[in-house]
Amino acid sequence: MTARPPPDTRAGPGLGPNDRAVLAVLADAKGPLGAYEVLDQVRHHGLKAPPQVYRALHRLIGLGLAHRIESLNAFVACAHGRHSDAVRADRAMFVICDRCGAAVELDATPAAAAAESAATAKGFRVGRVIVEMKGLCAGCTAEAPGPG
Amino acid sequence: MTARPPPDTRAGPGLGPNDRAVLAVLADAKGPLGAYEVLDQVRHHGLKAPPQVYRALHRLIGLGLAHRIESLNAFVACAHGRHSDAVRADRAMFVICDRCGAAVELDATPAAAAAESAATAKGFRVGRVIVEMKGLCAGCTAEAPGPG
DNA sequence: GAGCTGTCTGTTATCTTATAACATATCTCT
DNA sequence: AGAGATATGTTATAAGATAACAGACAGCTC
Repeated sequence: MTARPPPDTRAGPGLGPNDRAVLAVLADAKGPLGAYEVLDQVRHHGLKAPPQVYRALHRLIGLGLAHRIESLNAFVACAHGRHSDAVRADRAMFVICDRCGAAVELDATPAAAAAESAATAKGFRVGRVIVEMKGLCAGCTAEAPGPG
Repeated sequence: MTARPPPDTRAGPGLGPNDRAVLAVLADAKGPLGAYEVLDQVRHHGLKAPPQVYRALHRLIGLGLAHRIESLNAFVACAHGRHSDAVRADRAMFVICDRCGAAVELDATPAAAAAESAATAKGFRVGRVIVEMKGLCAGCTAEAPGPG
């Protein structure tokens, strides 16, 4: 196995046309999209079947250009375009508004550190850390009735 | 609506036969079970269809007797039998071994506090907090090859 | 006890999410 | 051209979840 030059994992290029179409749809979306919603939006690009979308999503996630929101079985474009030193792709955290469906990406570093600390204390070696919160965003909190 | 006496939300009673069957299966399981795996295990109790299992699961989760692991689309019995003052049911955290499939429940309070702090700083009102970690458990770390 | 109401239960059908498996194309290096 | 790797297209199916309707049963009121 000769060490091939890696096919440019930088943001824009290095992606196939399917990847770019899927990423564009995610980036345009107002909130998280299910894989089949993405599929609907990329049909005019010629994509027709779920595996095409899922493959693109898996690649984008691998490159840190998109995230999967586990509690929604849905996907979003990464808010940073691409993760750099400060924020690791596997240390993103989401707050999800139950009312308007918005998902905001925040830096999970402090929360992930606390979680990881508890896990390593038990001898666990931590890979990915998933942190997701459900509740009401600022706008919906203002509009919605509620305690205090 | 007259205020009925609530049907005893304590651990044991207050549950229907289906709930108890499902809870027993989860409690016996070595790891998280998918809803259809639970269904297979409760067929000899007469349960035949997915909605029966899902209904029981939703009730158990509502009572804090079981948890849903979002990243696995699977379910576990609560490690505490039932949550008391110290550990809120919606503040449980799981570490999931990618190798042996074990899921260990830990107190998410510190991690959840850090996460919630970041969210409330953005004006978000937090309901449920989901913290899940993927990696290798102590046993599998010992056996598996790896850095370090 | 007839009738109402609410909860739990059973059952069918369907919807959503995700992947396996296989075929085809494309690119690069030699 | 031929070999190997990567990306893509396509069909079928697995896996997860719920909608919608029907029946059973308890407690209550009149």
